[in-house]
Amino acid sequence: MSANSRLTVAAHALTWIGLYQRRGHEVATSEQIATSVNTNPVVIRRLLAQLRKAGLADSRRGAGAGWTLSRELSTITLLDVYEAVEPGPVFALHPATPDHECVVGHGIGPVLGTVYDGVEAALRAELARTTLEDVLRDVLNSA
Amino acid sequence: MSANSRLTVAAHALTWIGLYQRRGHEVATSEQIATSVNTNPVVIRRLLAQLRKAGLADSRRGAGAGWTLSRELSTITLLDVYEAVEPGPVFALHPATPDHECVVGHGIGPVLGTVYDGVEAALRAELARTTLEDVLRDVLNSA
DNA sequence: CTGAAATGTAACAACATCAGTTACATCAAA
DNA sequence: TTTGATGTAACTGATGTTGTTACATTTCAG
Repeated sequence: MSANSRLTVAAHALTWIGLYQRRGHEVATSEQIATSVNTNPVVIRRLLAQLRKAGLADSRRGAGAGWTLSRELSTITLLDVYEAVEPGPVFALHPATPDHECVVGHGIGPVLGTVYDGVEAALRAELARTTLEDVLRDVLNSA
Repeated sequence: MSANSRLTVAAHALTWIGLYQRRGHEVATSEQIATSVNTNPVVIRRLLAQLRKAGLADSRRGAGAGWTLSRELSTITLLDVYEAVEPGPVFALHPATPDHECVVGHGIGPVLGTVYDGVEAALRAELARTTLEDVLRDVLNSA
């Protein structure tokens, strides 16, 4: 499976902002976050823009600009982050429409689709069990 | 997420072979299966080769060649198929090693890894609930 | 022992996605 | 007005997926 790291980087960024604010700072810059994640600031800004659209982060422009959390870490689950940054489903049906004359070709799409819905639901339920507060706590405990 | 259709096509192929054998035929050819799936026979052969490696299918060469199931449809779950054709995990950690000087950069990898393990487990448990016999039954009932 | 029909597999093209990067317009506080 | 950050388009390189062609290999039938 072509796994991507958007959920990882997005969770990392939000957790970093949360800790930074908790330490008394107003805003976090994409450059600071990028240093911690070890990537380019534009990658961070692109992801945070999606998180802002989902109501998880906010940005200020101009001098003294940067990013803040829109919600407490304890109210943001990994499912929220997942939904903000992962558009598509995990499994895809056929690339080309199968042969409708064939019984299997005709019926298997909806059947597998139902199964895939169940898989997505299980995946989401699992992600919903962890908040970013949990993540930060475990991170600090692991130090 | 870059969803692929390998699980779909592989399940389709195995179900097709199962039904074909149940109707009294010895072997199924990659061309017949490809017609039902609406793809190229080589795509089917590549996937079936992986399924053979996993002990789910077998092939005969030469004249009168083709594919057979190694196990009954009722003993093959979608998890078996998933494990045969999907190598990687669903979520990836960081593309580049994060900053180890940073508390978050240092600790978040293992924490998210644990969460991702749970997600994978939930996904697998869900896939394990459905056998190809279930799929075939639902396909035939939907006709 | 030869031909036919299928698998086995390499090689390549087309397309999409992801991560990284550069460049630059835009904005707002000091 | 300067400054330091965001906003965003555009491009690159790497990689993965699907489809396709080509051809060697295998084995049965006759």
